[in-house]
Amino acid sequence: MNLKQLSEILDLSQTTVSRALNGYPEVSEDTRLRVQAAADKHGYRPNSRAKGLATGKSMVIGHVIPSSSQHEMVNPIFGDFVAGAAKKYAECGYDMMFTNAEDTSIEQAYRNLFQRGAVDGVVLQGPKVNEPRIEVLNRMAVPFIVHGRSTGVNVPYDWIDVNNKSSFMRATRFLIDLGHRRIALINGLEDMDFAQRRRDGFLEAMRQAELPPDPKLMRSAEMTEVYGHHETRDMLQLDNPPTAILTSSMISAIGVRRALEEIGLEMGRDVSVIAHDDDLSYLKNGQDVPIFTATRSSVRQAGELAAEMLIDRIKSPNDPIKTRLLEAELVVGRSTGPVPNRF
Amino acid sequence: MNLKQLSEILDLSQTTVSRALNGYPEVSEDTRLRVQAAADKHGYRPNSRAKGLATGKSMVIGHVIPSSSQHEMVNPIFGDFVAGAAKKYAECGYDMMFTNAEDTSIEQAYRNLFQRGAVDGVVLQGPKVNEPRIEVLNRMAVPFIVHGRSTGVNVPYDWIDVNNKSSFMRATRFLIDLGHRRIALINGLEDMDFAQRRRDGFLEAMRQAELPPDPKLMRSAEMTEVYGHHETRDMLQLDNPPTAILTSSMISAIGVRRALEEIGLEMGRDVSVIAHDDDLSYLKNGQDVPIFTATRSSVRQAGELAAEMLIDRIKSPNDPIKTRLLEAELVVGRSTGPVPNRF
DNA sequence: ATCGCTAACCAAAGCGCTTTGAAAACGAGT
DNA sequence: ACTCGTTTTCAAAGCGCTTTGGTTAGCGAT
Repeated sequence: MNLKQLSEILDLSQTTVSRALNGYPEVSEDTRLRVQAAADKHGYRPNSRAKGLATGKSMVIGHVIPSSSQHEMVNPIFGDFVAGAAKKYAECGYDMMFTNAEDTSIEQAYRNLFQRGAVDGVVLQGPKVNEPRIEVLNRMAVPFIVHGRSTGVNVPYDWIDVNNKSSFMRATRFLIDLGHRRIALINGLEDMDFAQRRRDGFLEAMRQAELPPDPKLMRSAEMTEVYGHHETRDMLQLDNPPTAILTSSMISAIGVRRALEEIGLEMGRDVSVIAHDDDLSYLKNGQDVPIFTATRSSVRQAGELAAEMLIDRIKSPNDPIKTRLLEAELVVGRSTGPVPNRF
Repeated sequence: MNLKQLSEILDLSQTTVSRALNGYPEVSEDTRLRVQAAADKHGYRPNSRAKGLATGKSMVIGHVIPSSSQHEMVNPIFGDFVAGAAKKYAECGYDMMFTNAEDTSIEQAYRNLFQRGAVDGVVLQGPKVNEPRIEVLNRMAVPFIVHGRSTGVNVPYDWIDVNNKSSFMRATRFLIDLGHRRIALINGLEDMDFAQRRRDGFLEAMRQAELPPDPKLMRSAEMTEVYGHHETRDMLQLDNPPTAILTSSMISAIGVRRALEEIGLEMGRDVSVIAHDDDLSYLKNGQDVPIFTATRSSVRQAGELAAEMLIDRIKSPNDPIKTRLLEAELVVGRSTGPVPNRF
């Protein structure tokens, strides 16, 4: 069922039917109702490609997922972020398109997406330090939003981010206040911007407390459970092991916990642990009292807000740049406590 | 840059340029090269909406994510499945579209997707028992593939699934062979087809060993970490607690482990645990020796295969129905052992 | 009766591509 | 020189929608 057929059934012109359906004023209320009823009855839905061709808008927003052949990691926060964004998209009549691109050709992928007219805007996820994609999108003058920021990129761009630095500063200070001096940081890959900011926050708090950071206690890799486990075991074998561990994700915190228990140490008593908690739907941090003391910020909500900001940008391309910095909350759970006496 | 402009630059007709670019034979090799070069030089990419309109194909495959307002869970396997599928889509020139729909209106969402001409096929994820969506798609006579199967649905359809029943049978038998008699099943929501099959496998193995299943030891809910923890604590407080636990996901297995350790029980010695492992990229089950004994089947691979099968279906709508049953492997890790003597 | 104005509707162009059916261009065969 | 079969190119129609620039009908004011 297409417009032509529908208009023939109604004995009206395509123009009138189209206008009736899209709520233009120059249609009598009678005919509008009649058209609406017929459209419902026949289950008419305008072909989105034709509509897109005619209007120049695709009503689609693109996400590029960089799935390189080397490290096959899918970011676990992906699902929740997308779910948040998708909700907002649906409300505003947008669809969501994913493209897979090799790590090396992500810029190509964005360019492709726009030049083909496949999307009206894109979300840039997981920006690195000096993220080249931002400048590319900026030059292309297309609507986009960055989930995160990129140190070293000086062009203006819309972004939404968690205040990684301040939350890791607070977490570190919290540990210092509990008497900890040997504090370890199990961080994400440090070419990722968020990881660098977290490290900065950690280092800043240490500096303020006049504690020299120990390079041996600072680790950085992709945040899997196994990684958290491995680094923890490794650090606890040092002559001077950490009494507290700060970790960049709940997933690796679980590995940290496993390592502690294997060695026979109790989390919260022998070793304190603070994790960053993205508030993933399938990985809630305990029920009443959180298992982990954590810096918490819902990535799902971030997705929703990002979507909203992007849609605003698409609607008003010339509005001033918008940015949004979310503060993570520090929730205190059972994984932290004062430094044990023997130290 | 569009076809018209490009053809004017080349002083050729749109027809010829289009044909040159799409590899039709009736174009001389000279002009083909000339056209190709110009297209590259000007970064010409055919507008996909126009192309879609003209060809009647959208080169897009749709996924509907049911994000109901009630239970906000995003399936954690979502990311890996999608990554697998996306890879295959990209290879074959397809894009991937997501639509968010309320639990109540998923059928509407599929119908909408096709009638708008937005997609050439869809993937149906997470089928329930008696899944109504399958019959809907069947009636619509559109290409689709089901990740999983649906007991009670008798129309033919393409599917790819893990042999849930046999893998849970094997796992249960493995525990029985180790001497376990009190075996608990921490399952997913049992209106989900996969969960029902897993329970069937479990019950079948129990029946074959002439062990009466204890309803108190069979739990069912959404597979979060907290859920695994909660049910384990609960069951271990029974007069006659289980000596082994079978769980439907690694995430809840982590909760099981946490509960055991809180109580002071050692996994593999005091209580055996087997988990189903979807082989998620961020949740690898240990490095050399797996942490959990597990029934393992890569959901990412399933995504890739599903995509392939769907694309085949789109290309040959009249081929006979294709189905694919993947066998999970039973990998033995450190979480299982003989039943303790005291029993 | 004429004019002007508004309300309601319409024919046709155009979005950027593919594809059909036809027309040049070019050798080879007579 | 003329025809015939290929090869190569093209003009124009069509995909399903929106939108421009009308036209027509109806009504009160002149």
